[in-house]
Amino acid sequence: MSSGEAEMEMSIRTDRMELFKGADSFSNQPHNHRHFYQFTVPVQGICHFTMDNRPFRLHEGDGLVQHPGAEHYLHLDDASSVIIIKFRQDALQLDNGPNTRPEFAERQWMNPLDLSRRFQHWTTELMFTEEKEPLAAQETEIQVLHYLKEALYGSSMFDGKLENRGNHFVRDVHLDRVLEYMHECYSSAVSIEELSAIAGQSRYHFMRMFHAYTGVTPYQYLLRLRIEDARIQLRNSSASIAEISCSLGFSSASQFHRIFLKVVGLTPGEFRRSGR
DNA sequence: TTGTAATCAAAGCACAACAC
DNA sequence: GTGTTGTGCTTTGATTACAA
Repeated sequence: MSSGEAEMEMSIRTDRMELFKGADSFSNQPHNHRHFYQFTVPVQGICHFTMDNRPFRLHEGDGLVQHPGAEHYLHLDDASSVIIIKFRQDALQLDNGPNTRPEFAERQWMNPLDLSRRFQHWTTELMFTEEKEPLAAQETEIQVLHYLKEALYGSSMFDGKLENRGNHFVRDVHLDRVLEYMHECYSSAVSIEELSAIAGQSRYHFMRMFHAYTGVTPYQYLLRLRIEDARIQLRNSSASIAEISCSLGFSSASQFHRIFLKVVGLTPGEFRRSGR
């Protein structure tokens, strides 16, 4: 782990990436990175970002990609925070070949609540495993890069399908409220009626709007939240698969087994034994 | 924007295989 | 024998295409 700039809340560095979190009135001076891409996402408040003399007013979840060599600097409003992930130029080019420039949009929308939680998990994992368990730290690094790759290349559950008008991504406060509720309650039974009531829309309209907003259906979104939690529990706890499936709100261990196999490609038991 | 109806995936239950 | 993990089959409800 490295210390980073003084104002940063958090700064962790591995071989292929760096994780930062800045908060409140954090600001920095114009600079660039020769060999690193940078992905900047405000997770609270407003981030005023300048890249190659172009000003951006980034709201929560409005991610912006900086290519190597792009001069940039930022400052945050009060009570704002930003997550910055830097990754080596070659880290994500798994499918493009070694000398191919990655093709992804400069603007990417990320779910700020989800990213905050993942960031907390990643940094915790890296802080407590990097020295004692290098393989576990490497696994966390792979998780971050996999998450970035899915998000930037458009196959993630949060793949930036938000309506885009001009240079600004349109937020929907009702659907954001639903997403927040789902992140809080994904381990209990959540019905479409309940979610559509929170959004203040009919169930049919809600399902369409939700799919347009996130790229997946409400139920798929919920299942993926559960599976992500399951991955963590399978890795980090000694609870039985039946206990984990029950704690995540699955109706039975058999149902959990089936869903996990479909999403991850391994059974829960195989996943745990593989040590992934 | 909403509702209907068909389709398909997940839930629920029972049970088999396996390890201890 | 008991607990855990995985599979088969039917039912339920979520999703989607289409129409108004």
